[in-house]
Amino acid sequence: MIALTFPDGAKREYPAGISGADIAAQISKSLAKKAVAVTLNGEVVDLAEPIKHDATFEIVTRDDPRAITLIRHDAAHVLAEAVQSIWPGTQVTIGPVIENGFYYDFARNEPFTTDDLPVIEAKMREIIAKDRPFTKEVWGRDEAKRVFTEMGETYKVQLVDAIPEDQDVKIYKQGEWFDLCRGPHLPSTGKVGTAFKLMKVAGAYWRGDSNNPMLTRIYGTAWHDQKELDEYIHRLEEAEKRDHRRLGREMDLFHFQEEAPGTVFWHPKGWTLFQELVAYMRRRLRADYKEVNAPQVMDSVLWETSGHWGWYKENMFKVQSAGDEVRDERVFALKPMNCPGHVQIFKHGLKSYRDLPLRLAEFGVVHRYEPSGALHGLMRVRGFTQDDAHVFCTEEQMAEECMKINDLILSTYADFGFDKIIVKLSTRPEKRVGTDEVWDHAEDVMQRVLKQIEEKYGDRITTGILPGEGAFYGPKFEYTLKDAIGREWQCGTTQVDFNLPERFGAFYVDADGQKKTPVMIHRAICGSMERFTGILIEHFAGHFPLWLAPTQVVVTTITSEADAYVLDVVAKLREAGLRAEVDIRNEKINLKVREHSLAKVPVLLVAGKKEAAEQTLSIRRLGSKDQTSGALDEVIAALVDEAIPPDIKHKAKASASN
RNA sequence: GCCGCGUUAGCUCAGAUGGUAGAGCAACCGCCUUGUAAGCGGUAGGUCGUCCGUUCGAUUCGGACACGCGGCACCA
Repeated sequence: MIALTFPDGAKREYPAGISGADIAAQISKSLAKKAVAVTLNGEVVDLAEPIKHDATFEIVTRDDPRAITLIRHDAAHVLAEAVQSIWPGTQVTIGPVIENGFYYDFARNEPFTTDDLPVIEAKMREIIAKDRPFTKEVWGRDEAKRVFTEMGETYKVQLVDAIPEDQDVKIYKQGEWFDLCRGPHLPSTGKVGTAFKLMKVAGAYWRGDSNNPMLTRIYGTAWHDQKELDEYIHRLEEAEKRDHRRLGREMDLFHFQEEAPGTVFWHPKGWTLFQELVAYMRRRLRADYKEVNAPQVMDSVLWETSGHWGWYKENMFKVQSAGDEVRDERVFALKPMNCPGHVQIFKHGLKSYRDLPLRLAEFGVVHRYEPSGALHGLMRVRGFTQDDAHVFCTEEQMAEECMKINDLILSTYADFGFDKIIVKLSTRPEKRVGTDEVWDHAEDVMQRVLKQIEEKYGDRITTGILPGEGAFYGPKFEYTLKDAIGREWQCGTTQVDFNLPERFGAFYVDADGQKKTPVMIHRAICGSMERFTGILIEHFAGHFPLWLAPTQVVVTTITSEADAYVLDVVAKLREAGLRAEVDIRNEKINLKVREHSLAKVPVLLVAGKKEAAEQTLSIRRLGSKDQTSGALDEVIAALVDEAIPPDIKHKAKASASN
């Protein structure tokens, strides 16, 4: 006999080998019908699996959130069966569950096209309608390999080989069709339901390695019911509406063109936004950092010293004179990062321990030859501006500097409304420089800082460790923020570096008169200003807070009788420092409201004959259908106050409370 | 870089078994003086991504390239 503990705490005894299905049937007919799996000690297992040991036990019904993984996983199996029945000879590989859905990778000489998707989907619905049971079998390793070899499923043979010796080779059958799979599964294909959809076809490397052959991947999404599926499709559509590339065009912020792949043409409005962002960062740096600017084009010997010329060359732009005649034997390169430049500045003139920590910041424009397939709007470009800084300090100062950077990063994100941050510590990778002692020490320090961060910001952040993900020259913190619709963006980074200062022979004179190599901390907050701008566009869906909005206010007329008044209002707004535009076109107010709303102007001030006479304004906020009205001076004062950037507001508050 | 798809007016998109193209919005010009998300009329606008090939003839078919899109790999 075995004892199972139910969610309500009740403990019951059953003969060993009883299945979840049996237990559900004993409890009630309806439960037996709804049950799709059980959990044993929290782990989801097949309904038919014989239970052999004491455990906490729970029945998982199809509506259970935990069932969604099974639905998606089974949908992947059904997809694979459908594809093989339509195109025999197609090899199956893997088909895992992913966020919001599933995929399956196929090896086939002919590629799939999007036109194939409805055909496959129809076949899947047939298979699901047949409602055949999923049954598990455990095969011998050699038998499995023999069967898959005979079937021509060479990838499956490789997968069998990859299963650790101590694990069973499990086969799940759904009628005739079967697949190597670790499970668990629903009781039958019918339980997959109809709330699924094949989304797209794509290429993907076998085992995620670009040296391997490329397979064809079919992505699908699957949900408990149609309502969830519809909601998901709706969410995708909403996300598409806030795509920064689309808003960039609609709001006239920037464009790309083929002569400059991966580099941005900023239009006046986009550049205003960008500059507002830079101005904000600059203010945040004023207290602790010294801003510098290092050359864009430098001799490649510098990159040889830094090591980039060896391992990063493929990603660098070479710069030469364009004439036929070689004017200079030397090879120059566009900088792909700012660190070597900052080390040169550090090295210029003797540094004392009294100069440390020395924090050099630069809004450095870097160019990297990113693979063509990686380019993506503002998010991944070949030329971009980093809010970069390098802190030169002693080992003793390292922890405090990391914490200081952390505070700066988190408070910056908070100012943009990002309040869910993930901080991850990446530790030593396999390929690295420096002794184990140095790494031990550095990681120890970083661990302690991470603890401190947790204690200080526990409610706002989640933390984690990424083993082996550190830079080759030192461990790092990575800061990932979540935007308004839950997507994650890795932006900030703090990396300690024991390598570069030494390579360049940078040193400071310590209190004892000895030359010492400083520790260098690389750090960025936004990462790439271009990308951060893109993230903000999507985060706010173009509805920027007043301080960031490229055009903050449009003042417009109802009749031309108010023209003079409105021109005066705009002059006053500009005088007060607001980015205000005037619209005295001879158009209906309906049209003007529509146009400025579509342009996502936060505040629309409207004046007709009445307002002009009374020196008032009608105020319409973006996203609101109503208007308020106010006296001219008061309206301006309120807008001026609202347009104060958050950092300045905090400061004013702090000094007021002192 | 790899796999697949795409590129037609400023934008969104239609179109022809191969005979040099069309709509809506925007633009421009008029009329309308307007009260909070499209007033009315008219005009103009295109080397159908680039190059090469097939063809009497190519925007349409084929190829290469460029750029883009969706993934994969990459993001030091």
